[in-house]
Amino acid sequence: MRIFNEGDCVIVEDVSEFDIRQTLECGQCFHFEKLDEMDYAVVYKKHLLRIKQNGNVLKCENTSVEEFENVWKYYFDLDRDYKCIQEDLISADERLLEAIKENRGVRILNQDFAETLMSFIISQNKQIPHIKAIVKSLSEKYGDYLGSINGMDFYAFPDELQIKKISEEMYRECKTGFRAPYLFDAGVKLNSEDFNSEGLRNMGYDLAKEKLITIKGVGEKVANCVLLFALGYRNAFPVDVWIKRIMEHMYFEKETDNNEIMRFAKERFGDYGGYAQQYLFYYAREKKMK
DNA sequence: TCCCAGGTAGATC
DNA sequence: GATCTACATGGG
Repeated sequence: MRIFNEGDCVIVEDVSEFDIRQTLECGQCFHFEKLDEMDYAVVYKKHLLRIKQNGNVLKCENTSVEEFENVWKYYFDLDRDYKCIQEDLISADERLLEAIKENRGVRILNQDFAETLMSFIISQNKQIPHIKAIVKSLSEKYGDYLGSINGMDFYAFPDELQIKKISEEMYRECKTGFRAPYLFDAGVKLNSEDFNSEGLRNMGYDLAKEKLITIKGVGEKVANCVLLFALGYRNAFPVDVWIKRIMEHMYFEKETDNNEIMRFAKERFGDYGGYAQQYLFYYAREKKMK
C-alpha cells in the first residue's frame, strides 16, 4: 500500500481485499452518503472524507496523507491481512467459499464507540435506511458541523459531552420512538468512567459484553455488534434475523435457537467469528433470503 | 389496512 | 429458563 499526494487529493495505491461499496453498504455502519458509483462521503468522529475507488486505487478528498495514515487507514482496517483471514476461514469451513468470494472486499470497520452503541440501539425493529436517517438527524441537531461535499452538509455524531445534554424528549423528537429512554440511559452511562472504550477494549470479551448488557435496550445482538464494530472483538458473532436465516439454511435445516447458533459459530469460526458473520450477513441480504 | 423491520424488556408460564 | 407480546415509526 502506497499513500501520496496528487494535487488536492490523497492517492492510495495497492489496496487489496477492499471494496468501498461492500464495506460501507454491508450494514455495519450508518454514517455515509453515496455520491456516485464507488464514490462516497464518510464520517468518522470529527473527520469527513470523500473516497472514490477504481480497482485497487483509492482517490481521497478532504484529507491529507498524515490524516489518512493516522485516521482512515485504521478506520478502514487497511493494515490487516484479509487474504490470510479468508484462507483460514475457508479451510475451517469450505462452505464459506461462495459467501467470501462474492464479498471479498468487505472489511470490518473500526468505528467510534459512542456512535456505534447508539446506532445499534436505534437499529432494533428498524430497517437500515431508517437507522441512517435517525443517525443523520441526531448528528445535524447535536453534533459538530464538518463541511460540505457536493452541496451536502455533514455533521459529526455528538460526542460524549454533547450526548450528556440530550434529554429523553430530545431523542423522541428525532423519531426514535420507544428507544428514546434506552438512548438516554446509554448517554448517561457513556459519561461514566465505567464505560470508557479503552477499558472495555481491554477487559476481555465476556466482561465487556456483561457490562454493555446492563444498558437498557442493549441485549445479546446489539452488544455483539458494538463489541465487533467498535471495541475490536473480532470473535463476536451477532445473531440477527438474517444470520439466523442463513445459518439455519446452511447448517441446521430447521428452526434453531439463537443460543445454539452462537455456540455453533464459536466452535466453528472461533476468533474469526466476526469476519464469518459479516460475509454471511451481506451474502444473505444480497440474496434476499427469506 | 396489514405486515414487517440488523431486538429487547417485562410479563407469564 | 423458555416463550409471548408491546413497543414508535415508516415503507411496501
